[in-house]
Amino acid sequence: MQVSRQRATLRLQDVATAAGVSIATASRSLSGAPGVSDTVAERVREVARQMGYVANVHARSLAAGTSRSVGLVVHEIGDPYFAEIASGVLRLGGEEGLTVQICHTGRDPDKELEQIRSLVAHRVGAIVIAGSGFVDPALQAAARQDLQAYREAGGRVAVIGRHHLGVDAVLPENTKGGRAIAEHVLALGHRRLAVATGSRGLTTIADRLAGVEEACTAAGVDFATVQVIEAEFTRAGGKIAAEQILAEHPDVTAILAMNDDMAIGILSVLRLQGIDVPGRISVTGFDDVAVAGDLAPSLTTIRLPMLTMGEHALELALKEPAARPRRRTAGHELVVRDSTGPPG
Amino acid sequence: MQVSRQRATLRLQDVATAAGVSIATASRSLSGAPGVSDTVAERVREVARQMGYVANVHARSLAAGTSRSVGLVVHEIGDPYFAEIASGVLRLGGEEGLTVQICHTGRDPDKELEQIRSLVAHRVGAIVIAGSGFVDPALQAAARQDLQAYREAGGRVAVIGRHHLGVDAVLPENTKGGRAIAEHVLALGHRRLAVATGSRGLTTIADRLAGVEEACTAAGVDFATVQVIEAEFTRAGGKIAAEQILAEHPDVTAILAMNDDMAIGILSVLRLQGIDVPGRISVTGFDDVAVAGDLAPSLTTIRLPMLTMGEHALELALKEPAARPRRRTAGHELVVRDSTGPPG
DNA sequence: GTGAAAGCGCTAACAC
DNA sequence: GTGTTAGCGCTTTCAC
Repeated sequence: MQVSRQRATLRLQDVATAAGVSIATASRSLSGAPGVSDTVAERVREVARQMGYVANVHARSLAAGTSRSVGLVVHEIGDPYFAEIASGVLRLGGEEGLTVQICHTGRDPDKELEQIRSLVAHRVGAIVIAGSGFVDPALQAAARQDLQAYREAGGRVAVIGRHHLGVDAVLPENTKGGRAIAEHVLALGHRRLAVATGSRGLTTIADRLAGVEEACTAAGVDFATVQVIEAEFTRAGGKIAAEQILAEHPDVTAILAMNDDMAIGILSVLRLQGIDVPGRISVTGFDDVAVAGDLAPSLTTIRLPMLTMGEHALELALKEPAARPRRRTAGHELVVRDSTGPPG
Repeated sequence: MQVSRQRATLRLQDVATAAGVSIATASRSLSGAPGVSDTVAERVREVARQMGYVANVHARSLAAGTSRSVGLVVHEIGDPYFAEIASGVLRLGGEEGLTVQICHTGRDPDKELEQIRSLVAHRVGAIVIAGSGFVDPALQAAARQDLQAYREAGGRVAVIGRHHLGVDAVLPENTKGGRAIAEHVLALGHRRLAVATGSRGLTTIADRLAGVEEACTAAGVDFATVQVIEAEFTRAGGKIAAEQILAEHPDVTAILAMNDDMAIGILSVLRLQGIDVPGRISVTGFDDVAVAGDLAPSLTTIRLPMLTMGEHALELALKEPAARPRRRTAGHELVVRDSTGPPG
């Protein structure tokens, strides 16, 4: 990037001169600080507006040592799960007059660290990290350390859907949700299950799987007999998993996808192969992305309130830090639709 | 927000002292500027790394008058169309080491202006505006003027899918696409058409409709007989439009939605009412969002390369400005799937 | 090749 | 209530 040099930009001094006041008065007027008569303040604001003055955020941040901006770290903004979380963060942020910097990590721990560093460099007031962390503590360590330093310097952090980072967290009920969806399928009478999942190295997935295992054990189904197929945590991964399940475990009567995206891929493969859902195979998702109810068959899944989770996380991050990390649970809800039924 | 005061943060001076050099040399070393011996530069970088020094972006931007950040303005990040564009911008931005500020407008011209102002205040190097503009020139005027001032001050601007702003643009073939999708439906033999659309006050929609009209006229179908139903440009809007069409114009054999989101809502209503698609009614979308191919029936639509559009727009914005606005056309492609067929 | 020093545009003491 | 002024942390001439 050939970065742009901003020239000929109005400065606060220009406004002050035009309004016939000192730069300090102008500053106070525009920032709404006390100590200026209403008449003067109003006049300054009017002059500034007419001149089209826009304050330089960098100068302001540097002088004040604060900034009205927050960072949001997601794995992939094109993924509806994160897009909806981002929507919540952006909504509340916009309301609060905050600017939001969004970073992509592509589920790469190194990139995540890099993005966090960049946010710290920008002296954002708060950082919200959405998206699963890694089960391997070594991968967490560097990020954890950087965040710690950031917080000691007065920064605030909130995470969505990950623990072990020692900060305020919004926690979707992954384990309970995994349990609920598996219980639903088991209650329908299914006994030969397959699970389509992303990398088990992500805590979100580990938690959801744990819930599934709980339900199986409780129902007297040996979890070892459940076929767990690991693939990308995407629609494409769902397709691959579905093909593998059909080829290697043709007797399966229910496939539990660990997110909706995979479930969509699975449904698409089953449809292509003319396999009736839920007649021959039931399919479930997880998340309840916007489109889940509009698929055919509509998807039985666990609803997580993504938009609200985004808002809550930002809320936590903006609050005065508590003595110990707060945790805010985001409820889950089993949404039974047309993709599940009793085994044929 | 109780903004945070960043304290106890390392400054460049600390690094310089630790490395036994002057602050100037330290600065040059870290920014890779010439005029420092390799040995010294390397040592400074090593010291900085070990201390965990992160430069203050605000101070740097203020001193240098430049910033390695860009702004992206979208209507709604939760909408897959914009999420995919954002993904493209974030991808290329990440590669170039740029930070990306994303703003929501909610399709509100005032909010859009406000967001643009905020980006200008942040002295971002470039602004990418995605999402349709408004047909009413008055609504454009303020934004246009602000952007003009921004560009005169050295800022760069690129837009996606809107004209009339006098800046570099990535233009999806809305009119051609509208024509292509209508031609497809007409070629199948449909004559009683309905169109489900968002506000005609948005240029994107006006363009797509114009394409549909062209195709109708060319095929000898009076566009006045085409039922154009205006609703929200969302899934919910699609549902409302579908219900209205079924109630008021039961003889329609094809519904053309002006984006995929509406089409998804329409399909969902038709399925609920047990209406066969495409047996009794054909349905088309526009955009080809990721999920379009995985719906049942899979959606016939016009593919726009959203991710690429995002990348191209940022590319344009990062280039040296040309004497006159560049336009880069983003191709379209008719994707025929299962939701269209000959009229019953 | 390296250092000293003058700002970048603003805020926040501190005077008046 | 208003103005003066010393920084905020960095880049970048300009001397050496």
